[in-house]
This record gives sequence, structure tokens and C-alpha cells, in this order.
Amino acid sequence: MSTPSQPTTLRSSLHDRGQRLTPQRQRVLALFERIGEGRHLSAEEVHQRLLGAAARVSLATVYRTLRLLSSMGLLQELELPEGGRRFELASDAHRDHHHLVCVRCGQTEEFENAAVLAAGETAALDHGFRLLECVLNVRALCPRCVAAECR
Amino acid sequence: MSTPSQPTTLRSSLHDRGQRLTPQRQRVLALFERIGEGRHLSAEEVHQRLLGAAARVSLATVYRTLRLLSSMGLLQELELPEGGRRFELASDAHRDHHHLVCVRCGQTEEFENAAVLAAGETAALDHGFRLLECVLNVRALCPRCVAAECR
DNA sequence: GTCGATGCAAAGGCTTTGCACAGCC
DNA sequence: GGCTGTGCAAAGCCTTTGCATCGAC
Repeated sequence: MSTPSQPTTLRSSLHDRGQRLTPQRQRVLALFERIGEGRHLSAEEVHQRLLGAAARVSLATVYRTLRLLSSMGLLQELELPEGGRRFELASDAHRDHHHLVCVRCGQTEEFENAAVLAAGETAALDHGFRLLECVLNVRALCPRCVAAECR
Repeated sequence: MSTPSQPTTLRSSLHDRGQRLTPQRQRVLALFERIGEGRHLSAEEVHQRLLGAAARVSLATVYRTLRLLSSMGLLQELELPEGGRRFELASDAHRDHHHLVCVRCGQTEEFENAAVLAAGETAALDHGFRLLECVLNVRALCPRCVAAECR
């Protein structure tokens, strides 16, 4: 049961900013809702997946839409160590949402850990910062690549 | 007391790989040793700082050298959420080396926290991964920018 | 003297932007 | 109907690469 499409939320969020609900914006957001939280896509991947659909969305619009949805807080931008910029569905859980990435093959696992969020909060407090988000990137080798390294 | 320049280490590391010790490579590494551990620079910044010096190092060589020194384990590449790729002096401490970044002005603070490393180790273990490095990026607003936001 | 390294400039990705047309409100 | 959004193509970063020359060993 993935989060149902929420045109109402999207529409009102856009309306509050004096912006419009377009099929392209709905399609991009729907794509992320379809793949679920914690799965991330690059701009190019979003473009490719939407090419398969009935109507296409230009790559420029994909970039513009990803930026818009991120600024609205509906998507979350993330920077994986080895790849490029990627985006995923935002959720409260993102304040404490971490990535275990294989630096060799790119396999990525997601995990949560309250202690990490606590550490981030402590650091922010110590320096007088207001915490927005806490992302732990664990660079590692997956079991398959560990085996391959020892070939 | 910053780490003293180590031409011997650099020379032998290079020699082991059939590569040569050049003034450019020494200068790039010396720059990172001069600014100290935990401070990071972009390729462009390295280039700028070396322009001030007596002899210049081309930007292409800066990129080549940063890649080389990273692959040798002398430098550490890192991906800050808002900026681009940056590099800093590698050290064992890097397995547990975290960043508090102001998303508005870019101010960056470094901190360590053993609990974070422990969380990374646990996650890696749970998934059968071999941990290489653990970097926590805390996106936040610095005191000055918090004040500015509330203007 | 040999073979790797450098500098320069051009080529390559990825992302953004300008502009005319399309379409949401 | 007005004004924002889209598509297309061109422009802009940042980074890498090709090639002739330089220089470490």
C-alpha cells in the first residue's frame, strides 16, 4: 500500500505559491509515490521512466519540477557519495534517514537510527544551528564486492 | 603543530605505483597539510591557492592530482550536500568525521561522534557490508541565517 | 635517454536558461 | 484571456581528455 496520489495536497501547495497544477508535475510526483519512500531517482531516470508513459515530459521540465517539488518540501534532494544528485519522496522520517552505499557497484540500502539523529541534534545545538536534516552516508563494500575484491 | 610535510611517504607511495614525485604533487599535498585535517577545499580553491605561490599548477593537473592522491588514500573525497566535490587530508579519524552545514550561507563546522560510527558499523554489519567510511551530513541553519530568516 | 607528467585547449556530462507557444485558472 | 509552464535548443558550469612538450629518474 503505497501512499495514494494526493492531487489535493499538490494542488493546494502549488496554489499557495501562486503556481499551477500541471500534468507534468502530477506525473513526476506520482512516479515517486509509485516507487515508494526511500527509493531515489536521478533526473535522467525520472525522464526515462516518464518517456515510457503515454505523454512525455521534457528533461528541462523534469529538472524544473524536481527543483520545485524539493523547494516545496514534497521531494528530498540527496547527494550520494559516488553518484550524482538524486531525489526521493520527502517524509518526516527523512530527518533520520541514512544510506549504506557500496562504493564499487552502487548498491544502496536504507536504514534508520535514532542515535544518529540525536548526534546531529547535539552537534547543531553545540554550534547554535537549527537542524533541518540529518543524513548519514556509510560508504562500504557489499558482500558481493567484498568477495570480488578478494578474487 | 600541523603534520609535517612528508616527501618520503609521498615519494615511496608514488614509487610503489611506478609514478613520479613532481613539484606539483608535492605542492598540492603540502597545501592540504598546511591547512590541516578536517579542512576541505574544492579543486578550484586548490588551484587558486596555488596560483598565489611562486610556480603555478594548471587546473587540469589539480584535478589529476586530487584524483591520484585520493586513490592513494592520502586525500579523502567528500560530497557536501550543497556544494560540489571537495577534498581533505585523509586520516583514520575520517571514518568518524561529520559535517554540520548551513544550507543558506554554506558555513561548515566539523565534529566527531563515536555513536555515529557505531551506528554505521551496525548498519554495515546488518547488511553484510564492509564499512569503509561513515560521514554524517547535518543540514541546518547557522545562527546568523536563522536570524536572517526571521527578519 | 626514456617514459611518465604537465599545460593548454578542446571535448564531455549534467544542469540551467531564453524564447515562443501551449494550456491552466 | 492573462500569465504561468512547457518544449526545444543553446548556453553554462565543472571535469576530463588529447596531444606536444617538459622533466623526474
